Amino acid sequence: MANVNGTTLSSSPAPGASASSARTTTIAAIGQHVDQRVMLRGWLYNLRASGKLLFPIFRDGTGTIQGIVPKAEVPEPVFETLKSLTLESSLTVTGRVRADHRAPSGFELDVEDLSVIQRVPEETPYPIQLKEAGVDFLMEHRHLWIRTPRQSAILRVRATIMRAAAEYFDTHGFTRTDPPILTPNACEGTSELFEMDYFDDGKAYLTQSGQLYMEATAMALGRVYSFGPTFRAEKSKTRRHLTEFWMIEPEVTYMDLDGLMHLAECFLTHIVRRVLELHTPDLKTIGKDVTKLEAVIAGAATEDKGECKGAGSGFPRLSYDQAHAMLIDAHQRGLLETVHRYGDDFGSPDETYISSQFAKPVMVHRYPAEVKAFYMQPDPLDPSKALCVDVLAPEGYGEIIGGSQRVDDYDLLERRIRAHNLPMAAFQWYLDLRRYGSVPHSGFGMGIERCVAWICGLEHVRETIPFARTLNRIYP
RNA sequence: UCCUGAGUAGCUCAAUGGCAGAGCAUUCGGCUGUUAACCGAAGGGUUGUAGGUUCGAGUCCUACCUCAGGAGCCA
Repeated sequence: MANVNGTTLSSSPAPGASASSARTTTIAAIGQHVDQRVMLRGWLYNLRASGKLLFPIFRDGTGTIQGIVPKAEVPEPVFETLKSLTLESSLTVTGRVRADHRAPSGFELDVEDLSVIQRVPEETPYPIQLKEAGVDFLMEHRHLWIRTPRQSAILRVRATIMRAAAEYFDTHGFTRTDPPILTPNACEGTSELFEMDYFDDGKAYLTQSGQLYMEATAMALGRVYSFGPTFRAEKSKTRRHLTEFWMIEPEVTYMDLDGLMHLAECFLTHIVRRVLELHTPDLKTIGKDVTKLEAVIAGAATEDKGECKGAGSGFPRLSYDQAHAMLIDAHQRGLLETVHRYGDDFGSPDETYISSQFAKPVMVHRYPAEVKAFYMQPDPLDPSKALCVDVLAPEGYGEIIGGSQRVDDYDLLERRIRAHNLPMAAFQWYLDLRRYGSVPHSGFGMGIERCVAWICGLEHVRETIPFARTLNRIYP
């Protein structure tokens, strides 16, 4: 056995039972090896002792399993080494897999041999305890916190959400086109941007959305999406905000607002379905009630091909006016403290109330144009409204998707840019898209972290990304 | 930026203005089925910082620092 600086402890393995004959596997796949000898490569997660019987718990990145080490049945060095081994020391362990009803996972490992790869020194014990800890302490030790079963499960679900999101577009005729991270100006002219020097050309900014560039690639390729990090220097300190977050943004030519809402519905349905298919055990570890996710996709047709027909789950759709009426009613019944003023955007408590009325994500469309971005197409039936949609996640997780049909008329877009006091020169390329073969088109952006927080049922988006960047933290 | 709250042992938290404490973690000892095991013992403190009130301040007052939750803004 090749070790870095450890030693193989078994002194005289029985013929045919040496460590080398054990098959290397993972804890996640341990159920396929019942009554077989296996080798696991991982870390010591916890250790309980009861006299001459040790109960180490091993983890290997795919799960945890308890080992059983009776003093009388293993070589002396194996027992003594493990008895005093420090938590999170790395090791390989060989043993026999046994199904056991007393084990939470259903399986235990009868340890036969052990090799320590690196022993955590007693002077610097592993700082993350199994007991409760505070947010600041955990975030200061985020590089270690992610080793815990719950955090690992969240990161696995995040990976599946990201894969499912890209997979949906990849299988529906979309081409992934990556917009630049460094941009010369604000896309929307509103959010606070991270600024940096850019050689002799002055300032550059970290992107807050790739949308305008996606409109350009959509005109080239028809259906496109981008998937990458975005940055906002807003001084927001809430459970829904990060300064660096990941966004997936589709943009589609010849698509109107209704088509966009249908796309968003099919897209979210696909993501939730995938997570339920692959991560029910992880969701249990995280503590999420899966029946709430099953309710989201209830009634949806099975996997659609290409055009997404009939694959929607029937997400409720509310116009801004309908949502406003709902909020007024809620205020009169004493369910909301503040009264919503017609024409204003919805606040967080408003969004929470609206989403709490439904088991599925809610699509609120046609907001007053005044509170929305300059590039949104006015509703021809009521030009004071914008052809836009916000998708509000259930259980108060807030807006996870924001999208709209875009202005496709050159003159109107130019007036909008001027009215918003945006630098006309910087938008010449964007105006070109309306000068050379403009067509109706729509797109949306979904924040991955809010989606993960919703699907996993987390208190805060900081747990949805390996290393969260927030207003007060950029370490580790 | 504003509002609210919290800073005490490595961690989580107690302590009426009157001796600085517990659980966990660490170290030592005990226990052959433990499930964040349990039992016994030991070590571990400039109570966020700087002032002030008081015979006496972890506790009251002022300023600052750090963190958390919320608002606004947003995904």
